[in-house]
Amino acid sequence: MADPSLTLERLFRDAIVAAFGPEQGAVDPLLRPSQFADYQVNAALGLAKVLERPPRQVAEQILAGLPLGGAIASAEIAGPGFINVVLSNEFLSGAVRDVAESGNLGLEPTANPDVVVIDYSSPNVAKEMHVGHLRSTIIGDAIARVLEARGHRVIRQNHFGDWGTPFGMLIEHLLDGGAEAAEHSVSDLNAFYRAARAKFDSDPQFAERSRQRVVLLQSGDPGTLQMWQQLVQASQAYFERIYALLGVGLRGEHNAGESIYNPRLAGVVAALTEQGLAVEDDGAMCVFPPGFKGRDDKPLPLIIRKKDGGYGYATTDLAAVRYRTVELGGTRLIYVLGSPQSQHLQMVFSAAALAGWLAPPARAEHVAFGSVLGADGKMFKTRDGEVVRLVDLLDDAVRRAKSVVHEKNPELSEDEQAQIARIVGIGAVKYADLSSDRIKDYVFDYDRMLAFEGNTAPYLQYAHARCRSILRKAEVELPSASAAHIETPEERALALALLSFPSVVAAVEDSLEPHRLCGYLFALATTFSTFFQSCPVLKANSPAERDSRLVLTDLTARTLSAGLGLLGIVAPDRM
RNA sequence: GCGCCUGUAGCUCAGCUGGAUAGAGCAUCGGACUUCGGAUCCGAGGGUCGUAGGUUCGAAUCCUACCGGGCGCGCCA
Repeated sequence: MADPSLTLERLFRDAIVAAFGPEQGAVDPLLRPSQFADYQVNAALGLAKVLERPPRQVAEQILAGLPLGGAIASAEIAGPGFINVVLSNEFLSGAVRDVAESGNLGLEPTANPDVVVIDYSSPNVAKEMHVGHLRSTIIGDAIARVLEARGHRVIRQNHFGDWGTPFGMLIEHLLDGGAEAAEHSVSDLNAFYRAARAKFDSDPQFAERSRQRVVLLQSGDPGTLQMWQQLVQASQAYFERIYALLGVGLRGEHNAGESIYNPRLAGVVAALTEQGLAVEDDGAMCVFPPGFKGRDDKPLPLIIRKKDGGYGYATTDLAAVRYRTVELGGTRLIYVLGSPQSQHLQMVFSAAALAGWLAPPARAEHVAFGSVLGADGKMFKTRDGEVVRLVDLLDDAVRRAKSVVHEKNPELSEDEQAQIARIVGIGAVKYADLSSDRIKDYVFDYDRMLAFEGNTAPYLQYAHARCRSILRKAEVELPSASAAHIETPEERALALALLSFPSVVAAVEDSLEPHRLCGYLFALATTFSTFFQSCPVLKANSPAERDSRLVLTDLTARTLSAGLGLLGIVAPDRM
């Protein structure tokens, strides 16, 4: 029980019961960080209304049942009925020692593990990855890491767009160009796709061949399947190179493209029809989940079988829900998709629930995110109005990071500079994406994300490297955790920050909002900087004080490194 | 037309699910032991929280209406 807030919550819950009886046992003490103390408890104000008594009097009664002298150094009533709580140095010191020797930074596995099935990244085969995929990939990866750290079983699903009508034209184009086109498809996917599209639009004969090819593909024609496979494999190899560059934990084993649901689609329609959930409408089979209306107040359909007998994405998405709960045993389905798909997903969830494929405790969540904007505040594009290739964007970030690293630290070897540039450049891109509330759009700006000031990855990486540097310079074995003694205000602030790491990770686990972790890490880094400024470590007044501060420095480094790690960002030892 | 998201300092963003005087970073201005990594730290100025009502001890946060921006809304994914 390293996190002081857990101890305090328990103590205050007990005190509330002691004061007002077990019927108030469920009352939340409303423990919050405070600018006036270490924490403040706000429960008295709410209780006052229920009990019809003056708030300050209620607060006094709570305090009467509170044991002093242990964790709590002081607890005082302030203002209308707030209780300001200050922890004792002994308690803080003990908590820091516990965490420092625990090896897991206070992160305990959850008592209620889920089988999490998380759908993210999901690029389209035979199409270039672009900024649109950046957010899903980065956010999904961070969330997967956080949930794993909390002890959930996490199943990653890369829901590739590897099926459907475009593959008719892509295969025909591949056939027209032969092997040369296959090579081409890997080196410049955008051009390959555009060329196929152009032919499809301008050449009716080609368009007809393409439609025939789709039929062949869906009916399982071996020759067609082989060509399709060729396209898929080339793309997957390409994506994996990007994932490696990004440091994202997606591998072949996580591939779960739309095609895997092909054999399951007919069953989905059959099941929904049998249950009476699907009805025919204008020649198509539709499910009308309640509560969704379109223009003219007409109910909105999920079209699960088109007029021509084909299946669209709604059917695939329903098959995926069914697969993830029934076959994979998922209890928490997570979809990391842009916010425009919100309504569609809600309809899918609703229909799946009606069909019994999404029943408690299983539930589904849409982790929605906004767009990446350019400096002009519009959708991020190149000067020619083209979508930005993800590789170009990442290469650019690494290149810029390299010139910064070269300028700031020229004595590092060329190899080291290159390696650090990659860590810093990629980290900057990821952190910029993760550090603001994901539902909002954000402006992509190399200069700001690579700045060493402010809430950026380089600043955090620098703070970590500085800690490591001190530990190197100490030229002694790291003192044992028992050396930790918290005394000064700066040490107290740092200790409080370090100890709240687990509760922040838990908050992200719950909200699926990585920016909370970013905000925490930034606050931790600035708190450390303040500590570092006024509390000499290597030049401390006594060996005991030095050892204590070395423990704090080491714990800060480990927390920064682990926190960044949960975001998928590497913290180098020097930079 | 209906629905979802969004509006906080000059700029970029937080605000822990209703708590005290709304906070950071850039930028601006002023400082710091002749640097345990100054790639740092301390301080100052800067706000009708889009607008108007409402709910209550208390609202940036919840409710309603309006204004401005973005995105969806039947056989594409």
